[in-house]
Amino acid sequence: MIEPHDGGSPGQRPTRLRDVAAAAGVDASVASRVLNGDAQLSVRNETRDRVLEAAARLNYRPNRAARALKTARTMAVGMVVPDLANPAFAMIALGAEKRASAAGYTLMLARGSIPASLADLQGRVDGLLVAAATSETSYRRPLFGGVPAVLVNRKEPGEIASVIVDDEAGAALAIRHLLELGHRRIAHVAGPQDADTARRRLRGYRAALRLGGVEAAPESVAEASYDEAAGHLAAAALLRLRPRPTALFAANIRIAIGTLSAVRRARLRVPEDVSVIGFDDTPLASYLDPPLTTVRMPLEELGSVAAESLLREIGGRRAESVMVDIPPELVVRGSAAPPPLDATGRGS
Amino acid sequence: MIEPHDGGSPGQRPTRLRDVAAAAGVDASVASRVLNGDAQLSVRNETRDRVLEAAARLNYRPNRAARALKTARTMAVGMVVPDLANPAFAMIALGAEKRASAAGYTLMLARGSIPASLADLQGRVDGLLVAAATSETSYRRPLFGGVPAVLVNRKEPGEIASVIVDDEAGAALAIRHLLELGHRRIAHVAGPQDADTARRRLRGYRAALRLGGVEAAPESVAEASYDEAAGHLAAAALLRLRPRPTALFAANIRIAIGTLSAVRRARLRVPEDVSVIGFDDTPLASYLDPPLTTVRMPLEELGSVAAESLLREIGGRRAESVMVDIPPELVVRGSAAPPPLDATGRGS
DNA sequence: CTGTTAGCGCTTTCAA
DNA sequence: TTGAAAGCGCTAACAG
Repeated sequence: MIEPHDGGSPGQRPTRLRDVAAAAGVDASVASRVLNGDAQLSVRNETRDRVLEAAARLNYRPNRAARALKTARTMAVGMVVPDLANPAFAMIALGAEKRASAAGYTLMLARGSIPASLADLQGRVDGLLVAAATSETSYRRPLFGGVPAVLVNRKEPGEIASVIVDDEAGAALAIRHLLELGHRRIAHVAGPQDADTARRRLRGYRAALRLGGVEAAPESVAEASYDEAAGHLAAAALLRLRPRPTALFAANIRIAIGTLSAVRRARLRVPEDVSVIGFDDTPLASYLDPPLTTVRMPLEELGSVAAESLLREIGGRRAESVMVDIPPELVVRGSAAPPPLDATGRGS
Repeated sequence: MIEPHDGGSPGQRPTRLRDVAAAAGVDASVASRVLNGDAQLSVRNETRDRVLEAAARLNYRPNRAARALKTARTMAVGMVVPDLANPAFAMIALGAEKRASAAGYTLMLARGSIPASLADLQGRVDGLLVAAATSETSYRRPLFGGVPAVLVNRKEPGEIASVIVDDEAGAALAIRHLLELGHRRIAHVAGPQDADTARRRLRGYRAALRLGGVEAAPESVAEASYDEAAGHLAAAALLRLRPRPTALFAANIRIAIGTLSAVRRARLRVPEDVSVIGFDDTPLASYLDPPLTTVRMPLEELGSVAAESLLREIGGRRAESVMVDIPPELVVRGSAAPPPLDATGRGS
């Protein structure tokens, strides 16, 4: 008895291709071609069946490392995100995953900065979906060590293709709604300006205001990192402005949550005293208080288009930067209403 | 011209070990040992430096597939989660990532069910952190095809080691707080009972009530899947009970959010009319309205202990099931208060 | 229709 | 102190 009785599994060497071949009475190369469904191969049905049967019976799983070494492809793509806690990434990942798996690729997520994740994922994946921010000013190919990459939801100077959604239009949607509601003093709890999404949303905010004939005072924009705490702080500052803004446009969902809480903390009501519109629609949004009026971006589509582009790059055809052509949508819920009649801006 | 002019990078073959060796004027085996810091090897400093310099200059990156094939280890671990949108997983993953990377492993996340992810990750990782639910009734080793695995935040019959936190104690903490506040009609918006965490939280709820001398009516427990929508529905049903519960204990953060919204929808105030306590503390919780009183579980620690166990398993030493010994903490914020004085339970 | 052969890039044992 | 050789498990070109 060489195998200890308690644990068969650990000592059990996995079945190799040659074991299957031997069991089927054929050469390994034949087994390989049968198992991979090689169309070129003509093989007797009877032989094919023997191979298939042996593989099933022995529970054969091809050794991925060997295959990767031979074919120089891993059939996996990686996605690197800065922050797993942002639900928007979950939706992007979902879209990417569907598209990738339709093409036979596995999607794996890693959290972290670009250089760190690159070092980690290098050689484990055939390409990278990059949603992570970076302090780099230029995304040059060498950054990724020759690994095909596409930027998701961020556009940066450099040679890397990027896939984005129309953040400017999304922001404009929010502002236009506020304008139509009668607001004139609309402030923006902006995202971190080193993030390209934040810049584009800010731009959309400004452009829409201008188009509405409203002047955007510089002090009506406060910058925050993309989280609740920073959003809360920035919104609180905005609410101290006099005349006080009657509406706040938050640059993402986490900032929107912080913003709602800042309004309440200032003993103001949403939407009676101050309207709030968020950005990104996630399952959460309709369960906030009040249910958040927000801009729904086509995030799942974003993920899937990005995966598609990456697959192109992996296939050797250079992908172009695109903007997903599904237009953003305004989801009207309860957090935006006409400004108070007495909106003199003097505050309470 | 064989290389097309436009794309230098794609055509560039990566540097192999033998290139480095050649550049340094040594054999590949020597280069390998130098680069891997082989302690056995005695090598002239001058030679070592030549190798190191060549590797740096040529920007050498070892081929992971080749190495994995040779060593039969990938130096990566996978974590499979059912739902990227649950912020609790983000915290668990963070802890796991830190521990894994301290041991030189890369952590990769995959979303999905167990069989699907297993097929995808098989051969790409040396072990699996399994946070995904399943319909399987028994987690036997064969389920994972011999891949070392540890269950994270779920304990199941079977042979797979699991790491959990003390959900029962956490739930009891919440109930005890409510009891001390004077509540007697405490309902539970429970999680899906096919999830072991949900069962343990329910058990903690029941035990703490009993200990407080309060009888838990069967109808005061409503089951929901772990999301806002289901939590909302289940809580709404609970609020229709007569006498109406004065407090609601939600089985996770997403359910808590749905619960808050159900209370408001019923035109009741939190905490004046109904107290709500959640489970899991995430950045969100303090920015809800009202700020959520909740139970903080040591999730990051959970991730790190789980990673540690997995590393053990990978090392061939069987890991035991453990419960993280950091006790849960009650984070008192604004969503729980004494029951209304007129709590006759007749409703409004 | 099936088998032979070579080799992907690396690590590691053994010999010099 | 260094090199030679073998082989991990697979695929693919070629031969029969």
